[in-house]
Parts: sequence; structure tokens; C-alpha cells
Amino acid sequence: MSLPYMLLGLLDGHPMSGYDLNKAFNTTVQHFWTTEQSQIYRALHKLEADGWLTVETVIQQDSPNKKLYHITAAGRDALHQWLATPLPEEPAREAWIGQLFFGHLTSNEVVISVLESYVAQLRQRLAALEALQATVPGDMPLEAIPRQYQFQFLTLDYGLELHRFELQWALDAIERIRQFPRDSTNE
Amino acid sequence: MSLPYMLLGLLDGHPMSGYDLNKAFNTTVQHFWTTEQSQIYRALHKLEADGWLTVETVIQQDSPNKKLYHITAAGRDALHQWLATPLPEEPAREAWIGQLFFGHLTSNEVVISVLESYVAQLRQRLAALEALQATVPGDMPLEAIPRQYQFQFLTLDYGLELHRFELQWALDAIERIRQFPRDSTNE
DNA sequence: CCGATCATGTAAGTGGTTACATGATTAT
DNA sequence: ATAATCATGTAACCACTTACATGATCGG
Repeated sequence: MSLPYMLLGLLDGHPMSGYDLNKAFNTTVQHFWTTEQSQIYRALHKLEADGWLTVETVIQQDSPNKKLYHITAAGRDALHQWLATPLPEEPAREAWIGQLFFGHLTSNEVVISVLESYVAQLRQRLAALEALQATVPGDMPLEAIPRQYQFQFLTLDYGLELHRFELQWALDAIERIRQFPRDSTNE
Repeated sequence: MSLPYMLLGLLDGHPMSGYDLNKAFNTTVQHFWTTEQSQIYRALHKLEADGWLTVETVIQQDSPNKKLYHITAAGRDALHQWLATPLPEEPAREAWIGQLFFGHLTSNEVVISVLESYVAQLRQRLAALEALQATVPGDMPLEAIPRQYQFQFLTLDYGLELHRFELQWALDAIERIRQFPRDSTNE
């Protein structure tokens, strides 16, 4: 549903190839959207068929030829439309909460050890986001930062704060589970 | 991937029909897992074929016959195995963050209005969780609460805290965006 | 009479993943 | 030699959604 708009958003301003887009998904936008390379090419073909993109074939000598995708006026319209439309609530699907919910079917120790792996995962992701944040020049006055970057920093801030929240909650949960009664049917 | 385990978790203890399970998905576990009815029946058939469930057909006069699914020893083993296994990190797919990320392509006002819809959605979901919490007897001493409910309350607490965090972050974000430079290419 | 509740399923379609396929150039 | 980078794609499969199909009983 949203992949086409992610592509349009990335292509608005500067044209890119499928390969470039794939790199963008593995770097810049990786904290809120991921895709497989194969899906990018399929989506690009569809977007072109729909008239939201046009292709410019670039012949190269030192590397394989590539196709640069340019956003069309129709594509830009569609993107603006999407940006102004609130998204429908998406279905909940958080399996790790399920593991907690059914925690009574196993021992406190097992639940805690799974939560600890989750904590380790969160710390890693948080560290990655903090590394991203460290690349941001800190000395610039707020007003001097281009509008585009202000929005990007805002989403980065969301990622940072969310991860800090999740980490803290998980650590607290571990402490709470330690106080839970022990399972009598322990193996 | 996780649906089969959600079914096993719900069936551990008391057998249920596909219809009962569907109701459970729309009530008890709805804050972390949702499914369509059609998917439940398909999953049930597969689980039975795999030997993780057995079927008991119950003939009824006043309502259509039903099939009660019972968890088998193999099913319980598989469930315990899953409960003890940390889940792989799942791919990020948060389209609303994308709308923020590409916010520079539209006006601050448009971004804020979309965020405000999101805030309204969050308030609704938070209210639903608070209503759920209100049904919990508050006078019981912590130690007297059965282990099963302790885990369930823990997941409810996660939902509550997460929604409060998201709501606060969104409200702060709106205030911040008001300070962003205005877009010169406003339509 | 109508809608809700009980109860089971199939079929078509979409979005996404995994695996496969090709092949040149450049850096270690 | 080998791996990484550049570059494009197809095919099979899986999870999930939407829509369709059936039919009895019960309460307002």
C-alpha cells in the first residue's frame, strides 16, 4: 500500500535508479520502511505503467546501463494526496507481546531470558539510531537548518525516544516478573 | 509465522471452535494480534494436519454443529519451544513516519492536520485500553492474583504506556512543526 | 420481518520474501 | 583468487485480506 509513495517521496527532487533506491532503503529510511530489492523493481514497473514515473535509460561504459526514474506531475499529485490523507489504523501484530501474554504457560525464567534477548536487540537498534544522530551537525542554529532536514530529524527523534521507552519498559517488566509467583508445573 | 502459536496459546487449557477463537481475537488478544476469520479456519486445518491439534465434533440441536479443537502433546511442545525462542527482528513498516519524513514536500499545516488525526486515533485506542483496565479488580493484593492474569496485566500495561508515549510524542511534534520554517512553494 | 448470533468454509487477489539468474568492473 | 559494487530482473511461495456462500435459531 505505502511502498509506491515511499518511492515517489524518494524520487521527488532527484531521479534515481532501482539500485539507488534500494540503497536508500538500506540507509536513510531504513528505520521506518524496509523492502526487498525484488519488490522495488516490480513497484517501479507498475508506477511507470500508471504514469507516475518516466524512465530515462543511461548508457554507461564502466558499469551496466541503468534506468533513472523521474517523477511525473501525476506522480507528484498522487504523493501530495497521500501526504494529506490520514492512514487507516493498521492491524496489531506484535508477536513478542504474545509471548508475554502466554508467559504463564512457561517459567518466569524462560520469559525473562526471552525478554533479555529483546533488550539486547533494542540496545543495538538504539545504538544505531544514536550513531545516525551523531552525524547531525549540532552547532547549527535551528532556524538555519533546511526544512527537509527538520522533518528528517523529527522522525529520527521518534525512533530514539520510542526505543528508549521500549527499553525502559522491558527492563521494568523483567523486574516485575521476578516478583511473579513461580509456576508449580515447572519442568 | 506467529498465528499458529497464538491459536495454540489460546487453546492451551480449554478447547475452542474456530468461531470461539475468532471472538477471542476480537476481544482478549486484539491489542497485539488480529486476524481474519477465514485465516483462522485455514490455520486450524493445517495445525490439525500437522498433529498439533485434534478435532472433536460436537453435534448441537439449537445451533449448527461445531468442531472443538484440542491441543496435543506435540502442539504443547511446539508452543513451549516458541515461548522460549527470541523472535527475529521484524522489518520496519511504519507509513505514518514516512508521511512525516516527507513532510517537507507539503505545508506544515497539512502535516499537522494528518498528525492530529493520528492523535485522535491514539486517544480512542488509549480509551479502549483504559476501559479494559477498569474491568480489572483493583482491590486484590498482588500476590493473590493468579499467575496467568499477572502476565495478561503486564501486556495491558505495555499497551497503555506505549499509547501514552505515542500520544505525548505526537502532541510535542505538532508544537515543534509549528516552529518549522514555512514552505515557500505553498499551493 | 429483520438483524444478530452461531457456525463453517472457499476463492481470488495483494503485498511481501526467498531464491534464482546474469555479468562486468574494481579493490584487496 | 575473491569479494564487493554496480545493475536488472523473474519465479515460486507465503501470509493476509476481501468477498462470497450457506443456513438455522432467537430476540425485538
